[in-house]
Amino acid sequence: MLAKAFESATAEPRLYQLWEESGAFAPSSDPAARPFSIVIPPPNVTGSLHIGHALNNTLQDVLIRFQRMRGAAALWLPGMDHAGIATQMVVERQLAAAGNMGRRDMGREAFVERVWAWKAESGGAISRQLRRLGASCDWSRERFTLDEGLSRAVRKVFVALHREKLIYRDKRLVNWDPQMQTAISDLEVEQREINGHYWHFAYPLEDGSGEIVVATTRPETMLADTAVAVHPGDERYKHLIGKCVRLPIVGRPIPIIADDYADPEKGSGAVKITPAHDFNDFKVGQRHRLPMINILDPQARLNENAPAAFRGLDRFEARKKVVAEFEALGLLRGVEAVRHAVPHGDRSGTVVEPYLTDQWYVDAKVLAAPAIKAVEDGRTVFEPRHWEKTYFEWMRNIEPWCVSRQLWWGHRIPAWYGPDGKFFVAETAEEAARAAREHYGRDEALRQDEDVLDTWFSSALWPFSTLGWPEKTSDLERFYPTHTLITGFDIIFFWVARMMMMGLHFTGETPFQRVYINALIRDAEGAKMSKSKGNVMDPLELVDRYGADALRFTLTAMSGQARDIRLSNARIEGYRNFGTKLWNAARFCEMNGCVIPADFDPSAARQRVNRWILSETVKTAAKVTEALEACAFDDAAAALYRFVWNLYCDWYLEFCKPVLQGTDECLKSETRAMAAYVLETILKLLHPVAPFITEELWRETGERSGLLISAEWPDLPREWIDENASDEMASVVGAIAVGRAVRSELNVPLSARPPLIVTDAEPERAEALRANEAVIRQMLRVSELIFDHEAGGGAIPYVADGAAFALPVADFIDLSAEGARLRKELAARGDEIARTSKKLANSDFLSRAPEEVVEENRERLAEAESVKARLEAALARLEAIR
RNA sequence: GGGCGGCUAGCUCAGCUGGUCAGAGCGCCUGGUUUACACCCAGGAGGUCGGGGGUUCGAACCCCUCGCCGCCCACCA
Repeated sequence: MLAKAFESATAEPRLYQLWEESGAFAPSSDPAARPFSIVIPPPNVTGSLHIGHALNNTLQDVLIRFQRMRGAAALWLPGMDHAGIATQMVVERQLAAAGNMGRRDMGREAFVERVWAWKAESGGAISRQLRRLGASCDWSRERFTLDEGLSRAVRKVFVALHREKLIYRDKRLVNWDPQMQTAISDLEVEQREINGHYWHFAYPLEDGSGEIVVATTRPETMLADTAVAVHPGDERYKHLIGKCVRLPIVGRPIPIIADDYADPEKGSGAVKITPAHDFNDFKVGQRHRLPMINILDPQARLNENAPAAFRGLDRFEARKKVVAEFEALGLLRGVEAVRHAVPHGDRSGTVVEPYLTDQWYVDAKVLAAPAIKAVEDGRTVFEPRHWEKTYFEWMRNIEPWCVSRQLWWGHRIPAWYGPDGKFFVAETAEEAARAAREHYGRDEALRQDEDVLDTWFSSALWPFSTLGWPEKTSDLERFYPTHTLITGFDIIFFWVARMMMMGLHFTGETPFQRVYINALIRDAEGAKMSKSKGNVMDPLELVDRYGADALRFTLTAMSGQARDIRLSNARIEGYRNFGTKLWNAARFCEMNGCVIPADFDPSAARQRVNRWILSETVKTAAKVTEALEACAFDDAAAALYRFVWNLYCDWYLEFCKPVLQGTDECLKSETRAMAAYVLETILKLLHPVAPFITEELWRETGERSGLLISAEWPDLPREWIDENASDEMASVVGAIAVGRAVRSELNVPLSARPPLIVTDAEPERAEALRANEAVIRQMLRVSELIFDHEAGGGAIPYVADGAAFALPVADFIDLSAEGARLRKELAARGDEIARTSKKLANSDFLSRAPEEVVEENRERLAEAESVKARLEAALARLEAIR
C-alpha cells in the first residue's frame, strides 16, 4: 500500500543511488544506438549551486533523460571549471581572513598547493548538489579543466595556434586590474555609472603667448601627457599646431598636434593625449609616434616616471593632488559634476586601468570567420533564433583576445624564455629546451612564462577536450560533435563563441548542432543575481521544502523564452501539489487493483471511455515528444500537467469509479488494465521532468523488471486515436460540467436528485450518454436519465457539446436567480449572434475569407440562434410560472 | 549612440507562422468531510491584451509611432 504522500526527503537520495548503481547514467554501449551528447557548462569548482544552475541543469537533465528513454546512447558529460580569477580570489580572501600572509609572500608553489587543497575540500560540493537535483550525468566521465588530459589539450592548442601565428605576444594597452594585478579581457570589464567630475585645466603655451584648455575625468593621467591634440580644421587652434605647451606640474614641453580624433564640438576642442593610459590616446600616440610614458605601477600607484612628490601615491590620491596643484597654480579653469561610465573588473569590482604591458593574444578575427559561417549556414542553430544576431554582432566586430593572466591558478603558458628574452613555445619543457639548444647552439637555462591562461581558453576546448582530444578516443569519435548545448545568454561571448572558434579550428566540425539559450533568473528588480549583491536564492532550500521534482517542474514550466524568470514559492508549491495529485491517482489505482495484464492490448479496448482516454493519451504523448524535441520545455510541462490533472484525474478516474464499484467483471478488468496502462504511460512521459516521484511510483505500482530511467519512451501509434469516442465522451463531460454549473448557479441543494432529461442528442451521443448513465448520476447527482424531447414546465434547459439537456429542478430553486441566469446567458448569445451575423453580412468577408472559416461562422451562428431560441422559451415559461 | 527583450485578469505568466485566443496557476468569493487526494472537490467574479495610427473581410498576434521597464554592446577627452 502506498503511503499517504511521496516523501521526497527520504526517497530522493535512495532513488538517485539506485540509478547511479544501475549504470543508467552511462550511455548505452549498443553500437547501433544513436548518439546524443551534451556537455555541461562547467560550474566553478569552488562554487555552489544557485538557482541559475538549477534551471540550466534541470533542462539538460530533461533532455538527456528524454533521449535516453528514446533509445539514444545518451551522454551528459559533467565537469568543473578551475575558474582562475574567481577561485584565486576566494583563496586569497581566506588567507587574508585567517591572518595568513598573502600569496606573493608565500610564493607560487605554496599558494597553488593551497588552492588545490581548497579544491579538494570544497570541489565536490556542486556535484553533490547536482545529484540532489537529480542530474543524470555520467559521473564516470567527469572532467576538470586542470586535469592532465585537458591541460595537455590546452598546451597543444596553444602551441599549434602559435605556430600558425594565431597566437602572438604583443605590447599594448590592456585592461589592468590593480587589485588582482593582472590583465583581463574586454569581456571581463563592466562599465559602471559613477558620480565624477570634469576638471578643466589650462596648459600654458611654451612661448607665453597664451594657454590651451583641456578637460579630463582622470586628472592624474596628465602627468603622463605627451601631446595636446586639436582638430586639423579647427580655426581656433590652427595657428597653434606645431607649437608646444609646457605641461604644468611636470614642466615638460609637449607638442600641439593635429588629429581628427579631437572633436571641435566637445569641450574646448582641444584634448590632452596620454598614450600609455587611454585606449584612444594610445592610437593617437601611435599615429604621431608620441612617447608613451607609464606612470603607474601594477597596483596603480604612481611610479618613478611621475614627479617626485607623486611617487608612491595611490592613483586616487594623486588625482586629488593634481587638482590641488592646478588650483594652486591658478590653472584650474572649472569643475563640473558629471555622471559617467567607469570601467571596473567584473570579479574584483575595482576600477580598471588601461595599462601598457606585454601579453599573449589570440587572433580572434581569423578564428571567427568559420565560426560565423557555421551559424550562417545553419550547421549550428541557436534556439531561440534571435540570439544569433547577438552572436553575429560580436563575432563580426571581434577584437584580439588577450589570453594571458598574471595569476597563479590556471594553465601556465607553455613558453620558455632564454637569457636574451627570446622565447620558445612548446608543449613541454624538454621540447622547449631542444628548440633552445638548436637556436643557441648550446644548452641555456630557460625560464617558463610566469603567466597563466585565461580560464575561458580551456573552456573553449571543453566539448572536445573532455572527450579525449587530442587522442582519437572512441568517445570523441562517437559523441563529437555534441548535440545540444544548454547555457545562459550571459556567456554567449565568453564561452559559446569561443567554443565555436576552437572547435571548428581544431576538429573541423562545429562543436554542437544546437545552442539552446535558457532564460536568466533575476531578482525582483530585474537585476542579475550575484553573490556580491546578496540577492541569490538557494535552490537546495527549495528542494528541502518542496522536493526536487517540484522545483524541476516549476523551472521547466517557467522556462519560456524571451523573459526573465522570477520564482515564487506559490508556484513551486503548486507543482508539489501536482506531484501529490499524481501520487494519489496511483493510490487509487492500487486500491482498485489496477495492473496491466501481460497480454494487454490497449487498442483492443471496447468501452468508449477507455478508447477515449487512450486517444487522449496518444495525443498527449505526441505533444510532449514534439515539444521536448524542439526544446519547448514549458509546452511539454503544460501538456502533462493538464492531461494528468484535468483529464486523467478529474474525468477518467471519476468515470472509472462506477465501473470499478460495479459487478461487471468484464468491464472491470478492461478498465483496471486501461487505468494502469495510462498511469504507466504518464509515469514515462513525466519522468524527464519529475524523475524521482515517477521512479518511485514505477517501483511501487507493478512488477517491473527494470528502472523507469531506462524504460522505453512511449511512441504510441496514431491509429489508436478514436475521434468518435472523443466526440461522444465530450457530450458526457459536457452534460456533467454544464449541468453542475447550472445547479451551482441556481443553488440547487446537493441533496436534490432530479432526473436529467436529454432533449436532443445525435444517436451516437445519446448512446454514449446511456452507456455512462451511472457516471452521470453520480457526478451530476441526478436520479436517472430520461430521453424525451419534451422537458416539461419546471425544467431548466442547457446545451453542451452538441446535445441538449434539461434539469427539472423548479421545486428547489430560486426563480429569480434562474431568471438572471437565463438573461445573462441570453445576452452572451445575443452578442455572439450579433458579432457573427455582422461578419456573415459582410460581402468582403464572404468573398475573401477561406470557405472553411465562413462555414465555421455559419455553423456558429446557427448554433447560437438555436440556443437562443431555447433560452427564450425557457424564460417565457419561467415568467408564466411566476 | 547601436541593438535586443518586455508591457495580456490583484500577482506570476501561456497565447508559434493573423479567423472559438481572451487563457493557466496562485490569490479572491460561494458551496462541499460517502473510503485516491483539504497539498482536495464543485462553481464563480475579474482583463477595451501599454497609448495612438495603419494594413486586412478580420489583429493580443503584421507595419508605423509614442510611452514606460529591463538587458547587451560601444562611447562620452
